[in-house]
Amino acid sequence: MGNKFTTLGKIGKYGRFGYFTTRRGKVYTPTFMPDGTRGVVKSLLPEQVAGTGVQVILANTYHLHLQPGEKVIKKLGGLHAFGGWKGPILTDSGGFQVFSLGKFTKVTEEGVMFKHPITGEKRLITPENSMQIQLDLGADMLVAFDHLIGLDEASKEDVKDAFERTHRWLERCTKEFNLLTKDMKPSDRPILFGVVQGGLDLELRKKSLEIVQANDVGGIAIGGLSVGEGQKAMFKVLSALAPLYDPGRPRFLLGVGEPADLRFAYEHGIDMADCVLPTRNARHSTLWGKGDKKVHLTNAQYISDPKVIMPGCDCFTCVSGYSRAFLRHQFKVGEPLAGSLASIHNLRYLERMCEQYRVAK
RNA sequence: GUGGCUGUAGCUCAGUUGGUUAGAGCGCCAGUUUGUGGUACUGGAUGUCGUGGGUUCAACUCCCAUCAGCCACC
Repeated sequence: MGNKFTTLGKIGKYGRFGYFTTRRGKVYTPTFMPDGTRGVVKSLLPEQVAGTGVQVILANTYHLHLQPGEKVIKKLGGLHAFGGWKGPILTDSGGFQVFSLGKFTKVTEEGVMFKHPITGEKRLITPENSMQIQLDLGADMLVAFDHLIGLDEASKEDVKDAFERTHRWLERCTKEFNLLTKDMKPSDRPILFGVVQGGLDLELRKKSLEIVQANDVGGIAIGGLSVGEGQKAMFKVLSALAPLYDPGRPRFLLGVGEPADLRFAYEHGIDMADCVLPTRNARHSTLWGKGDKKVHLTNAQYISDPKVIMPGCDCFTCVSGYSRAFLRHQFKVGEPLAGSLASIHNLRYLERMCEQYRVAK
């Protein structure tokens, strides 16, 4: 584990800013990582993504495994050569799909069986082949294959069950990961993140963190939040974990992208987060304005509004002077450029927030 | 001029043998989206049923007249 986290300063009582090193360079935290599920951040060139201040992008194991397949990508030199992103890439484990695509999947101790959505054939993802796939994709950071369940309908036993399975799978992941990377130089090894589960049960959460941190993993990921439990419940879990993190490893909150949620996370020890929200919202014409206020650009009130999305914003779209009226029109007629320009704004909105945290106060 | 067809929401049209507050798609308006199966999803507004009469307990539906558009024929 040559990726010790270096703390440069504090954010409140439990937060911090600093950096850690991946095989593709340093990552300054706190940071937000947009999701590029299929290997690219939708509708944006790598240069445009980097231009917003993004350092790391996330790609999805499940989707790339199905299409075009990790072997194809490996043959072409990995995700970096394939998609042109030069910075670090983090791959999700596929575990989230157990949750979000639950109707088509079956969880066993071995792994997760699911139907290929295109061909209909049965496929199995296990902790072992999740590691294999992520390494084939060329990820600089990997996430252990975990078991996440919905919180609303989950019974206590289900939560406990998923919690325990996640830890058993973590051991299999680390074992496989170490086997597959044993011949790499330490500086060439990617970082494996173990995932903390436990639902909304604070004792389970704490226990899970303890177990994950006792494992041979380079990073700590917090999973199973922002899945409908409500902000209060999520904050409770983050607060409970805040004093317990190992200072030497980066902490990654999975799937959170609402600005207020991110602030709370960064102020409670989280270093990095990913989410589809900024880019998905942007493609659906919902942008962040001053004070996190949502701007629905397709609203009639903007029909001839000459102002930029957020006056004073330093994103490419606002600095270039694209008016709300122009963007509204392009959204209305389905022009993809609108989604691109809006994505740039929303990403910059979050990255600027991160940058403001990285200054000593 | 004669004959025929059409006229229902902003647009394209459904509206069964006349029967309760006239529907759809698109558009419009508003909202949702948290480890992306998404140009996705949810909800909402809108009509003097061309106009004027008549028949009937009841007419978008039947009858008459009239206006408008289209087609055919002299």
